[in-house]
Amino acid sequence: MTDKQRRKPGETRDKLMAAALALVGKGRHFASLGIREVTRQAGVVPTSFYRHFRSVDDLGLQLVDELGLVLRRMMREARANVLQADKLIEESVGIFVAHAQANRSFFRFMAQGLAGESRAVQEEIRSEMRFFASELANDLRRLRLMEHLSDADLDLTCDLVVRTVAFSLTDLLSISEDDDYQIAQVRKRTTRFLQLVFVGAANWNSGSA
Amino acid sequence: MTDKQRRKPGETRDKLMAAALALVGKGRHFASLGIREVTRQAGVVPTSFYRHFRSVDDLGLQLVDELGLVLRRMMREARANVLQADKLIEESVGIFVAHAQANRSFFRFMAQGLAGESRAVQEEIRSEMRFFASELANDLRRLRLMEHLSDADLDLTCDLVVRTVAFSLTDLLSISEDDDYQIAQVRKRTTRFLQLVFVGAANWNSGSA
DNA sequence: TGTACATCAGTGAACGCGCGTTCACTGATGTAC
DNA sequence: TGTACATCAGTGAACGCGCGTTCACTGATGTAC
Repeated sequence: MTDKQRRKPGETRDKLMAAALALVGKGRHFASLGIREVTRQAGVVPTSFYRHFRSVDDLGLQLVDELGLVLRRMMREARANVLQADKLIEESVGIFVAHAQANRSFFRFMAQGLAGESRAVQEEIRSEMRFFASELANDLRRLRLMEHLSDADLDLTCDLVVRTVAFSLTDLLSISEDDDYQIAQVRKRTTRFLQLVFVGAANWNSGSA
Repeated sequence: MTDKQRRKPGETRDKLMAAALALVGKGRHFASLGIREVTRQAGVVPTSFYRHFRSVDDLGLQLVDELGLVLRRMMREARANVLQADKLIEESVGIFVAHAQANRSFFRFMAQGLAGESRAVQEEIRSEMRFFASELANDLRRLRLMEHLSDADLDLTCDLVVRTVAFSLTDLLSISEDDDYQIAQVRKRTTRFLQLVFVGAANWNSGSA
């Protein structure tokens, strides 16, 4: 109650972050955004920017944190909805694609950041991906799948799965937002990639050097 | 003879492209480069830029063409040097890593372009990757490997291989240029990724729906 | 509950600077006869 | 072979503009007593 009565704190900060994201969503590259450009898009005076961020890079760093939340929400939904093990891959890919569509700007920002200018953003995104892979490994262990794999080999597999999905993201972002046919194609192809990886994992011999 | 006596044509053009690449190599993002910045790095007056390019994006597009040549050279070397089928993966990865190290700026430019601002550059890079995958499929057919796979499934496998290698590129670019230990780690991990994919392909049943 | 002060987010004017782009000019090279 | 002209790459000055950043100011909110 008490702090809800204040004029929403961080309102402008959110507007600025949303504005940067919107510009990225429109096809701009984050590395080329300027302070005046972002504040203009946010409908705020340029000086306001400095009340919240030291630079555009700083804003980017804070965007990555929010990106983490989006990814975690996605993971939670995947865990809640994927019930039958035999449809695990297909349904997970479906959920991923749906989230990528619903948060297109965010994911575009992520794709840009992976090869971006800011070392810090890059590291943060990689760390998110590692986290994702390790959670996936936990889930597979819990579901008693791939039990013949050593921990290291399970990690390897999950890492490859996450990378493959991440790469599909660039496919998804390169096609039109509402081209349902192409989107379905990406979904199918990604599913088959993952099936290929899991067939490999199922036939992998963790014993040999 | 005749045209070698002229003052080297395209000298400044090359200097400009090399300058842009050098800036990318230093960690800058291509999307944030300006005309004056590139000409300054090239040691040329800003107006010269317009004699060769319409804009920085245009220069980028012409860089991609050169990137294609680098990739083809790499492919040729791989084909010439990978003799024993059982070391095929390991040696190919080794050659890739060596080329990535030797042309770091180029590959960084490629990694950036994949999620970059210019749709044209993006498409060109994807097209290079497709070409690479199809050449790989040809080679595997020629070596009589994976003969149980349908054409479509072989394509799928090769596509996944190329993507996996491309993603390793971002690993490689994120570590120090002369950190030999880390480079070896990336090489090993990439090799294992590909082994996993090929074990999957070897056990893949092209007959089932 | 009321008053005095501190903190904070947002404003608008102003700065100097580097940017992209244009222009007219120069001198070297290629082409026609 | 020589001459006249066209083409082309590179130059330096100049332009107007938008940029990042600073500053002093305002008014709202939080805190102390």
